Amino acid sequence: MRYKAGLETRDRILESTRTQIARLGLEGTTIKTICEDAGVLPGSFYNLFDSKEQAILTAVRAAIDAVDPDPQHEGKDTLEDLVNAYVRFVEEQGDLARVYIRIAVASSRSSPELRGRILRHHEGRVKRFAEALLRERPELDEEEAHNRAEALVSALNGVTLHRTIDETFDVGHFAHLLKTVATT
Amino acid sequence: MRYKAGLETRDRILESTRTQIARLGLEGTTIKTICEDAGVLPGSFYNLFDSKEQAILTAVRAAIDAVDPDPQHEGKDTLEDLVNAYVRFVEEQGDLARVYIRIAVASSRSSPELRGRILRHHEGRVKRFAEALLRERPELDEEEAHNRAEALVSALNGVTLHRTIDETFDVGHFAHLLKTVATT
DNA sequence: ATCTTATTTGAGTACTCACTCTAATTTGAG
DNA sequence: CTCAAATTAGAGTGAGTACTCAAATAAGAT
Repeated sequence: MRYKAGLETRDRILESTRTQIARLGLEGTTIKTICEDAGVLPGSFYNLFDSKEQAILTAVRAAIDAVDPDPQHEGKDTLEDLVNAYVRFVEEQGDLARVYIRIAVASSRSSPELRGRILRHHEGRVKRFAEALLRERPELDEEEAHNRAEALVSALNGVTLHRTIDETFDVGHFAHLLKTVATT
Repeated sequence: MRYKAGLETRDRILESTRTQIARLGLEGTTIKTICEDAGVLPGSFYNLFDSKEQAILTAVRAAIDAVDPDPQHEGKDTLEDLVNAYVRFVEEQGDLARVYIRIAVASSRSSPELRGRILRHHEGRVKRFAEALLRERPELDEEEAHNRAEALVSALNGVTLHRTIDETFDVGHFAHLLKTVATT
């Protein structure tokens, strides 16, 4: 993988992989369909990736990183901002949100690598929410804030989960309703 | 399936199916492992079920029905009761809870039958929560109560979802924290 | 232009899956 | 006890899976 062609092929494969995971889940994603979608033959796939698992892992890592809130921010956003960002992400990047949920559920069986990554990402998000909450409600002690943030983030994931079953589910509405858990 | 032996075999198969779905997910569950676990050969399996899908559907239907709160109750339980029942279910019947979440996530791809069943069950639960909430807070209008109930149930599912990733996650603690969404 | 190395080709392999079929065995109603 | 029907045994089928490999081609450093 030192020529331009290889890198481009690699990108196409990863994009196809991500799309398929969102649509079909981890197990429904096959080398055949990935290759067809990416316009590549199995030989090329295995020239660039060691295994299906490695490709999926790579694609999912990228997807999870993409979910991460902008790390530029330095403790400036409010809880409202964070909830809005969450809702926007779920509504605009439904595929990625679905990948996230799917991985979370499947991760007990699949690689501990992914499981760890999901957990770390979750923790990061909770921390971010907790900090925003503390700025808004400085009288709370840190543990209480962290607790509430954890409850809120889990609850938001529950809303996203339900959205995967019911497309018409109003994520924004319920997300903001749940926000009150933290602030009251 | 008219002799006793057939019924017993059927029960063993359904129990194995349910266990495997909880452990391995829908796609990870195979005829081979179901049969091994149930002490049965493929011929017997297909004497009793038309297909893998039918067996899974049957097992899951039973599991979801088992999740349903006691239908005897007639509007007597409080929101606290319902949250407690939810928590007890997740903690004592972790396998079933996991089946529920797995089916919910996979259902977009798998049968609409399951999807519908999950949605109906969800609606029933929301209704139950909304009624309890109205008894507690009669000043709320019905729509508002239903909204809050829906938010709470989704949030609780989010907690359960997280529990499938992190076994140490304290479902009870966060469930009760989230209860405040509805009551305040 | 040359020539090493990356990339692509695409048929092929070994394996697992859901599912079938025939023959043997067991069940229990009459 | 009899015997038709239910149940079980277990090898086998065809489709689909992840993955391989030797040969052809394309890329780009020199």
